[in-house]
Amino acid sequence: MTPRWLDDAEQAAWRHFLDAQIRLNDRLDRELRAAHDLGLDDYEVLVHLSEQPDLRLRMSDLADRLVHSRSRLTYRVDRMVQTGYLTREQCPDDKRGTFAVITPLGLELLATAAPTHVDGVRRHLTDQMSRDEFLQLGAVLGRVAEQLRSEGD
Amino acid sequence: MTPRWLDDAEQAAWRHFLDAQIRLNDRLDRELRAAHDLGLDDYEVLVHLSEQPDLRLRMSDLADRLVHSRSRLTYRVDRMVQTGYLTREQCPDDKRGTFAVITPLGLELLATAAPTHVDGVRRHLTDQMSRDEFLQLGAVLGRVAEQLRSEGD
DNA sequence: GCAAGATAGTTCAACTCTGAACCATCGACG
DNA sequence: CGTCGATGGTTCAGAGTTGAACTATCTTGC
Repeated sequence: MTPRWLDDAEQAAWRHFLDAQIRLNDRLDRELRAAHDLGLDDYEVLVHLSEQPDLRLRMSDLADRLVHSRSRLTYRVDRMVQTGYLTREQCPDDKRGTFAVITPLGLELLATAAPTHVDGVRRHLTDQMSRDEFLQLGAVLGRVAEQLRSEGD
Repeated sequence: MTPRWLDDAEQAAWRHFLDAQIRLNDRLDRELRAAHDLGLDDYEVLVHLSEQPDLRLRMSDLADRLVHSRSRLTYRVDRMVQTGYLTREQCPDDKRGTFAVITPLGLELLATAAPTHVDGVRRHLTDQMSRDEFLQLGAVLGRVAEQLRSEGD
């Protein structure tokens, strides 16, 4: 491999990216936990399911969207079923398949927690930049995510 | 809390940010592990220590930089001492204190692994945008990180 | 100097994640 | 149709993380 090094400015940018990412996740997770006893990972599960018209997603599909391993999702859904935020339902078309389904209680929790979460995103992220800067950042990182998604491992 | 919602464009940008972040970490971690049997977390430890003139950092200081809990860092350093990449040294000024110190073997591993890592950052991140876009992104996220760093919990 | 509280780091038990092994079902091909 | 590789999901054992409790040392203020 011929190394294509990062120059100083690029290296600083990369460090900032890493640092902002980890600190932002950490902060949003703590704030959400403090306010609603809900971790960011569980929050993301609720978001994805709530956006489906039928409030459900196949386990594998959900795992892929969250970029979680299958077994990680199995355990996470187990816990969220225990707490009543989700249920599992058998897939009628494919007897191997399972749906994770968000319950009314899950939807209620999401509705309660969302303002806290959004407010955190505002205060910690978007308030630090102009709207254009934020949309620009989203556009650029959308390309990055898309490329990573398209190249399967 | 008066919710200041994200409009559709902002919401998409936020989703892209989350998605790029998690997928990029996942990919870089896997590539580094595959090539050098080294996780991204351990890599970051090596980077931080190697940048110090005396190749060492106090445990708490290192934990703060990595945004890891103290106990998480204790265990991580334990493992890296086992594998020979780090040693612990007593702090002479403060008998409570411990330094984590990178060994020659650790430096060697870092030197071997760095090209893989940098190449991954290039391919997956910076090749998807112009240099200016990347530096702009770094500048903006630098502000975000700085603000998060300055507000203690 | 010395008590009281703060700080550094480790340890503990509980919880979470990992990747491989596993079982069931599906789909394609002969 | 029946076999065989692929896919969906769970389970298992081992590794990693968490936050609270703990020990030792430091610092402050009297």
